[in-house]
Amino acid sequence: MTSNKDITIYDLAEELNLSPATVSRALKNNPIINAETRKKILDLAAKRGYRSNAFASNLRTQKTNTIGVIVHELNSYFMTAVLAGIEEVATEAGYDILIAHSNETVAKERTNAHNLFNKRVDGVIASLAYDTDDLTHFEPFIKKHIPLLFFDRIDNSIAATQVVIDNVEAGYQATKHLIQQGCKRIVHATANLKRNVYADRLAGYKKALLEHQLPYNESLVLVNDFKEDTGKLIVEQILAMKQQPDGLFVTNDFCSAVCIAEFKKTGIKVPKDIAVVGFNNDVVSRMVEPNITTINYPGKLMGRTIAERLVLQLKTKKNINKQEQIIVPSELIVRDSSKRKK
Amino acid sequence: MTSNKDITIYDLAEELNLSPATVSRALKNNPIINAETRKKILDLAAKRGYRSNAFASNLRTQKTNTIGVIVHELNSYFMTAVLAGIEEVATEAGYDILIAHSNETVAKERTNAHNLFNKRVDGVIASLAYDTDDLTHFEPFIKKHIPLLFFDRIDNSIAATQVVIDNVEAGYQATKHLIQQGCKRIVHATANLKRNVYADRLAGYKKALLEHQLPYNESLVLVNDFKEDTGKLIVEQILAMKQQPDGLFVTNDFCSAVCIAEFKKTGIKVPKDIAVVGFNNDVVSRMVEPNITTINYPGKLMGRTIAERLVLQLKTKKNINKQEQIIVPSELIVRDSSKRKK
DNA sequence: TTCTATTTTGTAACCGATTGCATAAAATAT
DNA sequence: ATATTTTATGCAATCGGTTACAAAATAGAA
Repeated sequence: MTSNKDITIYDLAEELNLSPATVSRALKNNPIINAETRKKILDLAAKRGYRSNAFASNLRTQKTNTIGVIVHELNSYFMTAVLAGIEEVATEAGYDILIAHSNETVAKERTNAHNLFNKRVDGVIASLAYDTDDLTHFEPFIKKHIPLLFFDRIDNSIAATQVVIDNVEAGYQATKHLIQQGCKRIVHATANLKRNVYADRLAGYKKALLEHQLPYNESLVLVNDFKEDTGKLIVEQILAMKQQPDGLFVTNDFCSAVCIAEFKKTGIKVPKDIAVVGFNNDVVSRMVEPNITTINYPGKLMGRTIAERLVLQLKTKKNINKQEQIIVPSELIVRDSSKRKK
Repeated sequence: MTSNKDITIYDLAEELNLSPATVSRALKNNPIINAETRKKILDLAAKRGYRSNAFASNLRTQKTNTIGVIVHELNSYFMTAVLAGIEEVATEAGYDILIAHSNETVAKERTNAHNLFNKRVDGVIASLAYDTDDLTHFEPFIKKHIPLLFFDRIDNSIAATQVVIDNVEAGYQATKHLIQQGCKRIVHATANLKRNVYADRLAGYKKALLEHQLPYNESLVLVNDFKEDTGKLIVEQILAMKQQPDGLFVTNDFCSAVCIAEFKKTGIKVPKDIAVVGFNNDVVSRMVEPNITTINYPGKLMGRTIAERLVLQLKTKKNINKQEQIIVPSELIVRDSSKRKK
């Protein structure tokens, strides 16, 4: 026989012979309310199972205390870590988070952006989808001065706080490592060069080649999207080359794992015949044989960093939607897939 | 110089010399409004960039058109597929979804449940965390007749619609397959037997043994949680056995992949020395060598099925929180990790 | 033409929390 | 005892959309 109706501040006010205003203030720990009165109110609220009606509150205050997060995928340890980081900071600051995933398509990213806008989130954190080329769907946030921040997959055409790793440096380190292992002919398997992450890693690849007097050969740069069997395709592309490469830098661990499996099938030895470096330090990189050399980057830290930034903007109303870039550290993790020297 | 203020129905009403009521009705395509009037209103709304204020609407209607989803993890293809399925159905029915992940802990699951309750979602879909033992945090939904449905990880102590696979059958098929491949001594590596999925698979394992006159040996059932290096632990446990097994049924693909890698390291051949079957048909099962025999189950279908159920309950107000079980199909996928016969 | 039925629009209360301003009560100062 | 602060509480408007009910406008019937 539990009543199906929610308790409101009016119910509490009536029962205690107080005004709703006093109850409201007490519930928000407004110091103007007498300590005894507040206690009575809080006690009764607990006893009656009162819960604040967020709609009424949001309607009145024009705030939702909610942060929207648009990610391009969900099923990776990296992204899970980022979300965990965002959540920690957001929760502590009193914000809820609302997760939307674009599944790597602009179309869904657009829908997500509109949804979050309509849900009137107080701020947005996003990582762009694979094929996002125009960012007009983010403009409504800018227009209304709603903080919009990007991480990892960013785009400079929109002024915003960005949290990234130094992808040029990461690409450089990966390539340099292969060169140091004696590789002379390194294939770079990557994806949509419109995305900063891939473009920058390519730049790093080029830089390392140049620095070590190796020629840059465009035919060694393979651009594909990272679908489930892109690895197979890459190995096919490699096998079709007149001159076989001795190094492979793939900007994705999953894909590099598939490549390694394919190499094995065709009798090519990793790292002896070809040394392989992946990207992301995904669990899979520690799961296949040989373990994959990769670039690690700190998802949780990225999440925490960007959320802290956002919370700061929300509190201070300063630096909202201003171009600003924060770089978090990344590092090369050397494992067996690339070790050719002692 | 865009105005920073939102357009409301009052603004539209004033501009068209109509009442807010008429505007409201027109925007909801209420047929009682004259077609011409409606068109005028919709056109102006579009022109002025009107967007409905969900808080006002929710406050008045006491509905949020939002479905809460609590999952125990995010980073698997299975879960991503489930979410995609839920999203498809929910979107079509006009509901938004709100994703919360418990990260396998009751503590977060509780927080999530409270959050969703406070956000006043219209319905909840959940899959239990690893260590959830009491379900009191779900009671508020039941009390308020808010539809609560479970998938995959369920618990019968709470009356609800459940969407599952037949885990007994799946465990049975996996084990039977190993037996048919000639295995006589099969280790079953699984997790918390309080969770239906693990308990049922164990039941299926037992059933298959019994049916083939193989003894059930409790020491062959290894219960661990599935952390990143549980696979190593399992292999250690196996190596420590006085009599080595010739079959291994792990209820998790990730873990079975690690096991296979470990076996390789110690010189044990898969499937020759030990045949391995995993569970879930995760991408990783197709990525390691040998490919892993596994149980496939249709995440998207599960997601669609449970969301359809929920939407039906919301529309009809019938069968809310009544015990009801729906079984979606699952199947054994045979790959190299278990093939020992021709 | 008058009356009834139908269609269309308007009025106003309501959902529940918040908050500027007013007021009352208590404490302190004169 | 009276005036002035200080402290505590209440009043009432507000946020924006929804909807029961009333009213007006139009169409159709007698």
